[in-house]
Formats: sequence, C-alpha cells, structure tokens
Amino acid sequence: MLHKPSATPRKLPKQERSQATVEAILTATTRILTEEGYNQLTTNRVAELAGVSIGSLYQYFPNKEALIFALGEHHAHEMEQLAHHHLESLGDSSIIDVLRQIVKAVFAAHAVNPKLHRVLHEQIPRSEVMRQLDDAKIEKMLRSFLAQRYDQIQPKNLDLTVFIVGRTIKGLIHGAMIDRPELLNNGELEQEIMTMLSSYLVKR
Amino acid sequence: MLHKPSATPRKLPKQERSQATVEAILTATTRILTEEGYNQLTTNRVAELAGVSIGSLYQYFPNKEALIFALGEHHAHEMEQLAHHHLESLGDSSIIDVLRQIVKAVFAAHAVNPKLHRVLHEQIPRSEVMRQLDDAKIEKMLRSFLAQRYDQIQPKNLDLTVFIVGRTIKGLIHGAMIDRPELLNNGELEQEIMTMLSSYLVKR
DNA sequence: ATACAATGTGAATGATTACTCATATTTTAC
DNA sequence: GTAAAATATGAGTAATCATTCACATTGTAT
Repeated sequence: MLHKPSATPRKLPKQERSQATVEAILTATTRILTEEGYNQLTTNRVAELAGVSIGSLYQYFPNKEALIFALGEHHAHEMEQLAHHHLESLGDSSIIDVLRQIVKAVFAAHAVNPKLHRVLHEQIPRSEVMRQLDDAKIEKMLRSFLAQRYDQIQPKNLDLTVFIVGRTIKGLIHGAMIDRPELLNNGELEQEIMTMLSSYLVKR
Repeated sequence: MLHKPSATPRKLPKQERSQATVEAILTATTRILTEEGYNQLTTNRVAELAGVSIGSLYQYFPNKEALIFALGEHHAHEMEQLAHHHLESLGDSSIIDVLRQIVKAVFAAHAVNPKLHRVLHEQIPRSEVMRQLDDAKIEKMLRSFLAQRYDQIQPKNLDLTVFIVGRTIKGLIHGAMIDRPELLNNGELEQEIMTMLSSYLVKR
C-alpha cells in the first residue's frame, strides 16, 4: 500500500489484444468479488484468473482501487442504461404514471447484477472516489420531473422532496435486495412504495 | 491475518485495572476511527494511543474484528438506550403521536456519536458478525406497535409494512446525516417523514 | 526488413501489520 | 508472607500483498 489512489487508467488499450486483456481483468474481478468476496480479491489472483500477468494488470490500472472503481463505474453505467430504457417513452403522463415508471426503473436497474451490487455496496471500503458513482443521475431526473409538476404536488420544498422520494425508492428496493429478497417475489413491495409515495406527493 | 473471527472476548476483565485497560482501548479505537478513519486503525496504534501494550489488547480481544465488533455493539447499545428513553411514556397514544415519537427517537439516536456512526457504516468492512447489530430492536417495537393498531391502519401486510416504515425512517435519517447534514438543521425533514408515513399508514 | 510502439511477463521487493509468547509485574487469597 | 491468579509487556514472527522493473514478445508503419 504505497500509492496515490487514482481513478484514471494508466494507459488506454488501443489494440484488440489489450482490450481483451482489460476485459478479462474486469471479468475476473467480478467473478472473484461475486463468488468469493472482497477479502479474496488480490491483484495477483485477478491476474491469474484472467490468464494475464500481474504486470499487464498494472499497465491499465494504476492501483487496486482504480480497478475496483472501474468495475463500479461499469456496473453503475449498466444500471443507468437499463433505468433510462424504462424511462424513455413518457413525456406528459400523469404524476402517478411517471412515478410508477421510475419505481419500475429502479427495480429493473437493481436486477442487473445483484450479487455484484451487493458486494460493491457491502464489502468494498467506500472511499471518496466511490461516492460519486451512485445516485446523481436518477436524482437529477427526479428533480426535473417534480419541478415540472410543482403545482400538482403537495410538498413545497423541492430539494427536500427529491431527497425523500429518491432515497425512499432506492433505499427500500436496495434494502429488500440485500436483506429481504423474498419481498421481491411478488409485486407487493412495488405497490406499497407507489401507494406511499403517491399519497405523499399528490395533492388531493 | 491468521485468525478465526470471533466476537467473544478472550478474557473477562475482573479487576478495576483491567477494566480501565479495556476502556482505554475502546476509547482509543473510537478516536482513531473518528479522527483518522478505518485505514489508520491498526491494533498497534490502538494500543499505543491507549497507553497499553499490544499484548494487553490481545488479552481482551481475540482479534481486530472482535475489537471493532465490541465498539459497534457499544455504540448500537447507546443508540438503543436513547431511543428507548424517548419511547417510554406512550401507552395508548394515537397512531400519529406514537409515530412521531418513534421518528423523534430515531433522530435522537442518530445524534449519539455521528462521526463514529458514519465510520462504522461507511468504512468498516461489513462482515456477518456486524450485520446482527443494527435494526432488530426498533423493528420489533415497531411491529408490536403496528400490530396493536392493525385495525386502524391502511396496509394489510404487516411484515411488509414494518419493513417499509422502519427502513424509510432509518434510511432517510441516516442518509441525511451522511450525505446531507444541512437537512437536519430545522425540523423540516422530521415533518415531511411524518407527513408521508401517516398518510400512508392511517385509514381515512 | 527495420524501427518503433504497444503489449506482455513474473520473479522479486518492500512495506505493512495482525498476532504470539516468554517473561515481568501486580493483585488477591489464605 | 507466600503461592496462585490476574494482568501487563513489547520485541519478534510470519504471512500477506500491492506494486515495480528489466526484459521479452507481438503488432504496425514505412
């Protein structure tokens, strides 16, 4: 442990060969994390499982943290993609409808790679670097959505409302995934979240 | 790292002398964690700061994890105590009143040692051992409270409701503490949580 | 075909650090 | 006062692991 943490890659892979190397490294990292946990994640093991020399690993990742960060980034990106996919076709739907789509989108996003998601959130020492990943985008979208219907919603403090609604959705779904996966079997959790949030948000 | 993790103390301190030692160790651990973070927490540093030999530390804590676990246990206990204190005098109050007391209790509990709380939740590698600490008690109390008024509340699935209400309260307060401390300055967050949960819970 | 860049290799290093143990001191019990 | 129990000491051990570097191989451009 004699390094300045950094998230930027040391070198960009140009040829196919090296791109395959980088991919193999990331895949191996994922496998070790999901199958054996963070304790078992050593750079040497990653290289070995990837079928690549330890030196090669350090060609593309300046340190272990950068490796994990890249993985987290990739995973977050996949979740975002899926969420966006669920949120494309809803220009001017009602508050309730949009809210339901958002909830569904967050559910979908959490189904991407649950095991990895769990490890990333539970076992990885959360550094400054990791913090930036999460929420940002969903919160932005939620804010603009709520701002547009500001006259139709109950709460007056938009900033606070975004925080409450965003956190509640994410927190409940994430929490269920981690600690109560059986709650995800039927649509009940989704329904209850919807009930709670719409009764909170919508003017009556 | 050559140990079987265990949470049970190696030896129970009987004399005042050794009790003081244990206390000094826990205090030093807290200081290092809150002032410098988990990365800086080494058993040797703890012993040094506690003014105690490393050998003494291992008399009472079989390994580093047990040390951290003891600290987490202690902190959780303090939070519980404070919460209970806020929940004593309310036998048959209305749902709203009791709910408000619970919310206030969770707020109070989170004010015990915010810095430590943050480190404990953010930086410590969460092992099986640590998992059991948190929620249990509050959830139990919430369940019995909701069960008693089952005929007055909207949602029908009690188990799910306990999960949702409990997680929402904890998640929002905890989340605000960690990421948006400015939201704790006025009573607005408390008010909004109350509004949301009571509109969800109470029959109308 | 030659030079240069990109990529790959892995033994070796260096630093860290949890934990032990043989021994010393203090307290208690009688 | 003395034996036994409790407590304290800290240099030393052993293991782990991130990272480097000198060198080898492969690809590309001219």
